[in-house]
Amino acid sequence: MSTVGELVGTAGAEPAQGHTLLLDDQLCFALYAASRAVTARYRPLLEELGLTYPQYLVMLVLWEQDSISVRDLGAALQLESSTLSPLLKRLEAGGLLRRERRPDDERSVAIRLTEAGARLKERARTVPVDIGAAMGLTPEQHTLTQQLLRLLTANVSQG
Amino acid sequence: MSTVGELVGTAGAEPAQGHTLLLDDQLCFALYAASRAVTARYRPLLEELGLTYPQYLVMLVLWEQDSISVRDLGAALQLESSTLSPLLKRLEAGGLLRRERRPDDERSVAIRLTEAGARLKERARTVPVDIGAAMGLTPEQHTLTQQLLRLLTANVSQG
DNA sequence: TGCGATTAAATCGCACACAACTAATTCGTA
DNA sequence: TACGAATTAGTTGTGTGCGATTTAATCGCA
Repeated sequence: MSTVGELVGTAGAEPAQGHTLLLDDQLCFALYAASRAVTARYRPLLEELGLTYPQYLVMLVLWEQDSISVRDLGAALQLESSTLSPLLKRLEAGGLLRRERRPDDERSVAIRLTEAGARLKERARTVPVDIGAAMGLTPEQHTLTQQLLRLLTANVSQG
Repeated sequence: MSTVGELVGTAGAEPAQGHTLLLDDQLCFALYAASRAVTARYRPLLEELGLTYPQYLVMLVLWEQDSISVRDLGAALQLESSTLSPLLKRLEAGGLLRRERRPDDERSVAIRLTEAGARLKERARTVPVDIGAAMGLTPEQHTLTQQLLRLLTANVSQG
């Protein structure tokens, strides 16, 4: 099974949206299992960088936009400050970033990469490539999955 | 955006599989965000049943097949005993199930629903329907997403 | 200008998740 | 049949996630 066409073609073979209580009918379970499987696949790669998976996501945001508030980081990753605060503390302890209160608004905390944090980006470059290969999806399947997941997230987030 | 055709049609508008370090390029993040968003959507529904999301998944398995070993439960849900053991202890404390060593193999523990656990199934019937509605996918999109996620999980689980 | 409402992080409590390890039991085979 | 290997749960330690609350700072409006 390798093309979208083949996937669509087999769709009729199973009852769509069973609304039953069977585990294998639940899209939620497919999602939950896939998410943990992908995270597990990342684990050994990220271990070499000294990062967990959520920490890696934080670093992705910082490599893209340095000096960001905890608030905006939370908005980007859809995580609460109760999750981010201790996570950022660990990254700071690991020497990858610094947290400083903003002078113009002392409520806000700016997250800035250290030199080590910025340097780590180079070592991380191969990670998306390796994971992409492990996922084994065609470019078409990859894009389609991403779009379906975004649609699902948008609908579920408040519809 | 509502049909698979429309999704496929727009696929060419974005670079497929960027292999970059941009957060929004990462399929893994779409997956991670979608999984948490769906779980969050379940939360209020399951709270009425006194269940967390992973507890709900365990109950789904038990409603389908009562008297199952921790091992087989872990195989069905892809969870380690280190996750299941305390979770099952909480469900037992809540009176939904019992754990008993199997007489024929004392290493194994059989999980059995109590009367209350079995009764809860009726109150849970509407959950998949409500979630299905909140997901807002067409039957075709629903099935396609499930198939893509299964393919992804299979590939990533050891390729 | 003052003061209640709002906002931003952090803290606390609880429940996963998983690696590494332990304890008990059973298996397999020499 | 004895004994080392394998299997099954459970325990421990670390790191998320999130709701509820707390603390500090800023805002907004009378």
